[in-house]
Amino acid sequence: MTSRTALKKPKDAYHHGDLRNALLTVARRELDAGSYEQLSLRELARLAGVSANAPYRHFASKDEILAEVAAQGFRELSARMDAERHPEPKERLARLCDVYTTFASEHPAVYRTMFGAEKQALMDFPVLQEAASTSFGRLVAATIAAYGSGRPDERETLARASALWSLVHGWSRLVIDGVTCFLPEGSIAPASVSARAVIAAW
Amino acid sequence: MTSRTALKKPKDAYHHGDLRNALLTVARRELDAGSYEQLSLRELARLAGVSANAPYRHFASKDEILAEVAAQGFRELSARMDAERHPEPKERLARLCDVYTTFASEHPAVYRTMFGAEKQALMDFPVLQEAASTSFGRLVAATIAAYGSGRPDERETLARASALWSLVHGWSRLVIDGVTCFLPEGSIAPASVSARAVIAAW
DNA sequence: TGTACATCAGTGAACGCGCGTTCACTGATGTAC
DNA sequence: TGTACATCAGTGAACGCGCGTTCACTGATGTAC
Repeated sequence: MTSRTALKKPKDAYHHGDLRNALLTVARRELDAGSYEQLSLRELARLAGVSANAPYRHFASKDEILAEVAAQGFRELSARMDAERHPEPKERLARLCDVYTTFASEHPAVYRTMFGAEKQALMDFPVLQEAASTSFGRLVAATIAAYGSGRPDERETLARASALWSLVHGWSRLVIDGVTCFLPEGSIAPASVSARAVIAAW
Repeated sequence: MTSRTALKKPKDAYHHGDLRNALLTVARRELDAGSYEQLSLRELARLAGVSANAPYRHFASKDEILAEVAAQGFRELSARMDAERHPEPKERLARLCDVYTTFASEHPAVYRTMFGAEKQALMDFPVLQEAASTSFGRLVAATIAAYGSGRPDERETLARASALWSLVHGWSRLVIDGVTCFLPEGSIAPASVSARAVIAAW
C-alpha cells in the first residue's frame, strides 16, 4: 500500500494540476499586492479557481497555508543573504542588514506573516521554525565573523548580534506599519544609515 | 441650547455612570489579560454589563475605541519616560530604552494596538497621532541631549536616534511576538544589554 | 486490450458562528415655568 | 412644588456579512488482472 502511494504524485496530474502550489502562489501574490488585512481561505480558493473546500485536500487548515507561505518567505530571505558575499566581514554585515530591510520593504505583508503578529499559532509549525532559525542564524554568524571568535567573552558578540537584529527588525516594522509617516519630519533615518552608524562605532 | 448642553455632563450621572471610561478600562484590562487576538466590540459591551450597541452612544466605531486605548498607551509611555531623570545624558538615554522595552513587555497587547499592526486605519485618528509623536519626541530629544547640539551635522544624531528607536521597538516586537523562543539557545540578549552596547560604543 | 475496481481531487450545499452596525423603542434624568 | 416637556443613555431585535470547516457526493485518473 505504501509502495503504491509513493508513486502517486506525477507532479502535474489530476484535475487542477498542482493546486497546492497554486494556492501558495496565489497567497503570496495577494499578500504582495498589498492586502494588509488577513486574507481568507475562501478568497484563496476563489483566486485559484476552485471551490471553497478544495484546499482541504492539500492543507489541514488555513494556518497551515499561512505557515508555509511564511516559511517560503524566510527561505527567500536566507537565499538573498547567501548571495551577499562581500569579503570584508563588517561590510558584509552591513549589507546583510540592507538585505533584511529591503526584503521587508518589498514584501511587507509577507514579512508580517513571517513574524506572526496576527497569528501566534503559526509559530507552532516546525516548517516555519526551521526556516526562521536558518535566517536568523545567518545574521548571527555574520556578526561573529565580524566581531567574535578570538575573545573568550562571547556575550558581547551576542549582544551585538541581538542589537543588529532588533535594529533591522524594528526599522522594518516601523516602516511597514506606517508609523514613521506620522512623526515629526525626518525623524527616522534610512535603515542602512542607522545600521552602519552602529557597525562603524563598534 | 449650547449653553444648556455644556452643563450636561455631571460626570457620574445617567444610567450606567460613565460608560465611556468603563469601556476603555475594560478594553485595556482585556488586552493586558493576554487577549492577543483582536477583541470585539460586543465582548467589551458584555464585560461592561451593557447591551451590544450601547457603546455607540460614546464612540463612533470600534476603531475609535481602539485608537483611544492606543493613545492612552502612548500617554502612559510618555509619562514613564518623563519620570526618568538621571542627570547623565547617556545614562538617561539608556534608561529610556529600558523604560520603553519594559512597557512593551508588560503590556504586549496594548503595545501592539499602539502600533496598529492589525489595523492600519487606527493611524488616522489624530488623538493617536499626537500621543505617539509625543512619545517618540522624548526619545529623539534624549538622543540629541546625549550626542547632538554642538555639531553642524545633525544627520548623524538623527541616525542614532533612529537606530535606538528601531532597536528598542524591534526588540520589543521580537519578544512580544514570541519569535525569540524558537531560536538557537540564547541568541538574543536582553534589550538593555544591546542598547547599552550601542550607546557605549558611540 | 478490456473490464472492474480503487484512489483521490475535486464539487455544492450547508453548518454554526460572531461580528459591526442600524433601527425603532423605552425609560430615567434634568429643566422651564 | 407640580407638571409638561426635552434630552439622551440605554435596550432588544434584527440586518447582512463572510468566515472556517464538514458532509456526502461525483467524476476523472490510475491500476490489477
